[in-house]
Amino acid sequence: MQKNSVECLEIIDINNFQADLIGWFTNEKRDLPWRKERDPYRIWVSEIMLQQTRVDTVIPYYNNFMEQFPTLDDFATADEEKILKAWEGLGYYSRVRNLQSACKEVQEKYEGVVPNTPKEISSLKGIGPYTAGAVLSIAYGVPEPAVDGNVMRVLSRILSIWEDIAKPSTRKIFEEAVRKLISHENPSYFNQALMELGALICTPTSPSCLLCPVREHCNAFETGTQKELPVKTKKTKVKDVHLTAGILTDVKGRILIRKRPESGLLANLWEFPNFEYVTDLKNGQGDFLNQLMNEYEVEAIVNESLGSIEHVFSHLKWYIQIYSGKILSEVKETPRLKLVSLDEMESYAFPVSHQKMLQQFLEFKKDGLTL
DNA sequence: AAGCCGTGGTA
DNA sequence: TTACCAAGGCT
Repeated sequence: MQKNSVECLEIIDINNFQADLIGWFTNEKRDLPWRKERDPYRIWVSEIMLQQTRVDTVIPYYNNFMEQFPTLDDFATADEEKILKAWEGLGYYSRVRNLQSACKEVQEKYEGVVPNTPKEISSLKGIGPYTAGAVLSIAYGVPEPAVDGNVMRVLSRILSIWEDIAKPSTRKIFEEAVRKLISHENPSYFNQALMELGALICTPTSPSCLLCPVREHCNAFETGTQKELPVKTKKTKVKDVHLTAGILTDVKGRILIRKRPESGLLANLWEFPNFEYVTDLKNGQGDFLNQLMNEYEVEAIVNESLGSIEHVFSHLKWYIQIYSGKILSEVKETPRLKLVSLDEMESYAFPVSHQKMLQQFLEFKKDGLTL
């Protein structure tokens, strides 16, 4: 089909393109909380939250986060339990731990001022090529590209770029293009406008080309190829993982919870004890009780399963068989193994899958069933 | 390069 | 229901 890269830029008039794009954004941009801000820390937080996450989802989290941690210093010095709780339900939890680690580094190395050079800001944990460009351009007015999924979709259409955007190396092609296109008078609006256009007009499945402020500059609109772009290969299917899990109470009615490992999936979040099983589910009960004894030296009895839940992640799917039961032995509590009341549980961050489990347990209890 | 890392919305 | 999508980064 078409060639990509530099010669594509000759098909559009850069100055008029910038003016049409930025003019549209100035009039039509959404009123979002982080667009009232110039504090680099606040812009930074919004960009981390927005990674792979919808605007509507982020808004309430952002507002709550800024109430709890108004300044970089407030956030950098907060307990990890607190920051995970503030992130509970947002997903990709390493984002918030990396963000705090990076904020601490800003305190120590940069006297609390977010650095404004590509080299320095890119060295901070959790700041990759996109976020570096976004913070630099939006907070500091530095003309750096901020190439996300929106920008690749929009520019693949405008410039007729047929490279597979699922390939990591493809991003560089778009960064080169943005370096040539970006407004040096207003890099902040230019970058945000490309993303806003992708979110509101130049959408994945059915772009509103007739409403597009830059359709005169768009090669895909001219040739009718907007539905074929961008080219994106699809990913493989997720892996199935089967788990048994127990909501176990002691004689005082406290519930046993444990903290997940420091790295990997849902790192450092709290959960109900659960174990992977490979055999068929015929003896899920016994399987669960054996592993509970082996790993935690806790003896318990459990009922017939009170049900199951399924939970899909980006790369795997959990099938959790849920049991409720009573703890018969003494529990040695540790920093990663606790007995807590329902009220106390409110201050711990749980994965959504385990929140769903608790819901089901409470329904089950409400129906008057024992154990 | 490709797999790991969450969740909720939508066609 | 399945599959894909949404302001990515790390290893």
